[in-house]
Amino acid sequence: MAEENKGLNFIEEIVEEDIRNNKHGGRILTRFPPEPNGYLHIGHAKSICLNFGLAQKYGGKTNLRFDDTNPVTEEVEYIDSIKDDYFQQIYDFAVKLIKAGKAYVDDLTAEEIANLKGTPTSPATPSPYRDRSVAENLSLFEDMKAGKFKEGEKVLRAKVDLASPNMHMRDPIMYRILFTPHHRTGKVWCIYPMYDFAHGQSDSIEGITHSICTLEFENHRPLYNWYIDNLEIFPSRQIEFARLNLNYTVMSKRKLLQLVKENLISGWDDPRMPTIRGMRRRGYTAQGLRNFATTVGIAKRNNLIEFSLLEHCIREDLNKVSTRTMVVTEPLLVEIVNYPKDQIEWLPMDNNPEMENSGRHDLPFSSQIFIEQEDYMDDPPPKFFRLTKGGMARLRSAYIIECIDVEYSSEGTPTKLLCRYIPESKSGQDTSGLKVKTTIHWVEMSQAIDVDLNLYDRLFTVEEPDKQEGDFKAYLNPNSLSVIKNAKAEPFLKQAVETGITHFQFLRKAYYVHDANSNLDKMVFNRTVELKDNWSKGK
RNA sequence: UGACUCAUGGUGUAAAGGUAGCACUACAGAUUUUGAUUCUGUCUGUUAAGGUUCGAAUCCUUAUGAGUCAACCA
Repeated sequence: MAEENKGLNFIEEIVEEDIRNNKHGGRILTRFPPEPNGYLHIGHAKSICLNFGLAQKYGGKTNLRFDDTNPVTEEVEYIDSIKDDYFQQIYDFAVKLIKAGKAYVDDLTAEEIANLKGTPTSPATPSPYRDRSVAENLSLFEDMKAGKFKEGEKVLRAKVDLASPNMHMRDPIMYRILFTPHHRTGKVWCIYPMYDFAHGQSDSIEGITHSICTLEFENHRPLYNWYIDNLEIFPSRQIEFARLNLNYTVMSKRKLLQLVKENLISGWDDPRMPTIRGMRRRGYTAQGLRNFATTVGIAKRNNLIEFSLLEHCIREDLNKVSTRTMVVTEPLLVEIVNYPKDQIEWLPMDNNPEMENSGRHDLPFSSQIFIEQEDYMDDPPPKFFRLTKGGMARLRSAYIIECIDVEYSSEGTPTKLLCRYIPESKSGQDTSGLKVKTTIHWVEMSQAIDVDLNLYDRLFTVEEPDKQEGDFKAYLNPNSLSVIKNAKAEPFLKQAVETGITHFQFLRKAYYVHDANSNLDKMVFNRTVELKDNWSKGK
């Protein structure tokens, strides 16, 4: 059984050791507690993958503590239960602590409590109410619950250690009075437990074996354990790991909210947002996001992940699954002078060479086609493989063409290429013997459909917008979105969308996703991520 | 200036006292009807100083740097 612990992250090591020691009978139960407010972002996605991944790997389960969607994992089968409320049980825990003389009702105001709390280097001063009798505390706490006091008038505090260098241990507040109705339980309760007296207790009630949270809760762990020890309840274990940070974006909900509220982006699902909704609308696949979550790893040190890693993981999946189509984003008209006018020929093209049995579709070809402006140059730099005056290139899935003349606008930019095609160079049955350096994409003119393209770039111009001087919003990238109207697409694109295909590779350009908010008469596509481009990089 | 935590190439993450590896990035090359994919190669690393040891990224000490904590937020 001496299997080496090769390449395990520190949480997996803990889990495997627990299993070896038969802790909790080898049972593994994690949990993911999405907050009911705000939206999930890629950091949550990492946490979801961690918790669900651990459960899956070690034959355990994961509790989704609040009812919410689970957009990344999509597989709901691992969800064991949706939490009902634990208010009564947590209340009973509080009573138990009071009876043990380990909790008391305090009449001090929030401000007074803060003033008596001391500093990290000097101990707290006891509240004058700290030594109330058990009977009095019990009665007052009942009155709190019964709604006999106003908000802020009384709180229940744990009697822990006023001299602790850990501020969380200086008699933390367990319950406060709030008359705001709860979204699920309504007005049944007017006292609510604080995070520290709710989260750990819920873990314990559910029998969570490994309660995984982010680093900022490290200082809470002694209190987490104190409550469990003194309540003598199921010993869930809190484990902290470093949250995900991505460069060129912000992750704090407060800042994301600002972007939404100030209309600096179109909403929580804006494809530039690091939210799960935004990323899905951007075209990031669930599998790609999972690739990313496992690739970034789990550790305790603060990190700043490069955006290029995310892009790599997304491309890795998209390369396998996306349907190839041809779309010309900035059209340049090409007339094939030796091809019969008014003739249309349908040529086959693979839907996805990376996927077996993905089939083919036909695309029209005629004497008038569009190519990409950037695929032609009058005076090409060295190593330019594409079309030049007098040069040749292959049209993907079609013929080799030779550029014999060019028409220009008054400003001197090319408006039309006059080309000759080589009839015996037809794709798949080429007997011409010609060798061309590259293959370019194109779209036939009469059958082309107009589509709009949203081109996205990084949201911020600096790696760590939070750490800049002044307002982080000053570092928003003004070019994070550019729109291309009326790009020319082959007709198959529309048929594909109509049959439910959403993820495409526009050949030689980028991966795009059909924007579900657009209608079929004028389709909109969002650029997910560009293809790697070693040519323009070298320029 | 108290407590807790962390420190390995440009980035992220492994190596549980015994060859510092993997991925991304960058660069070079091969293949290619996508300048994509795929494949091959190259560059770059244990924060510092002491100590223990035959041997230290790993253990100890100190220093340095970074993060978190003094809401009736989570």
